[in-house]
Amino acid sequence: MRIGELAERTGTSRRLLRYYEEQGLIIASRGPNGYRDYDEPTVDRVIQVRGLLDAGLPTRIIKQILPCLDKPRTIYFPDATPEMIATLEAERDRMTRRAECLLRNRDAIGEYLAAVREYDPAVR
Amino acid sequence: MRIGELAERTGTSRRLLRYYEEQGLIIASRGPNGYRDYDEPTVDRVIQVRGLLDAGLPTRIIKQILPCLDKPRTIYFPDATPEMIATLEAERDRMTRRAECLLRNRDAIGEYLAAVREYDPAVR
DNA sequence: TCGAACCCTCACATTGATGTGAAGGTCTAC
DNA sequence: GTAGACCTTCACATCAATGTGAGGGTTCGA
Repeated sequence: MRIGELAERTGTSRRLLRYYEEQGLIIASRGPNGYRDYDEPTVDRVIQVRGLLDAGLPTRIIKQILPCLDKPRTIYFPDATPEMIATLEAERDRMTRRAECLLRNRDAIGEYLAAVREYDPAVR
Repeated sequence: MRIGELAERTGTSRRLLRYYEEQGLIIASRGPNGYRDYDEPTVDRVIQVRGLLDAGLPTRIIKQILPCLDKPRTIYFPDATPEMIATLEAERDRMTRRAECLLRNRDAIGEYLAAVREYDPAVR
């Protein structure tokens, strides 16, 4: 598919799709006219990239962890250098802390909302 | 305490502490000489702000949700407008999705690491 | 009283994720 | 063949979170 369709299906601007490609997060083959040509799995990949970006990860990190996240579990060991492993472990731990922080504060918001509703049931 | 001590205790640059104040995330009283003067709870607040920022929330949102997160559960209802409630609900849901995305991908990284270790136990 | 180590404000620089638009090539339908 | 809707690259703009430094005041200990 071309960039317009991918943009529409992922809710992402064309500009950003080109940016993600520039950052090595997605790849596109090119037609004889120079147009980008995306395959079907790219849709999911873009959605995943968006999710990770929204979760606060920079493209630099996303690029590093993406190879581990491919669906058909095709683990690529050749490039599993010790540095890579260490990076992944560190990032995994950071993600855990991030998620905990989010959930903790989310729960606090939930408690607040519950208290407000009890105080004034008209709110909702 | 003054800004230097707060910076050291929270691992945050003075510049950023002033920025957070400018954004309304923390408050400081002023000494007669104009120096900022922080109280003890500000330490925790700064750490919490850092956590939320790291989790990907913008200062704009953090500022909105902070009042709900105060420790002594002092719920302030006066400003609980319907818009505010809606914002909080939306943000709470976004935080849930963010956390889910993080945990999902974190687990994928974990699986990858486990697979790598099985393949080559020398890696740790 | 002097220097070191603080503090202040102001302002410009940078980085990453984006938006926007210009200048131009391609494809399709009429 | 021409218009409209695509696509290309390039470049400049913006926004939030930061860094950095200038120019200047305050505090404190030797």
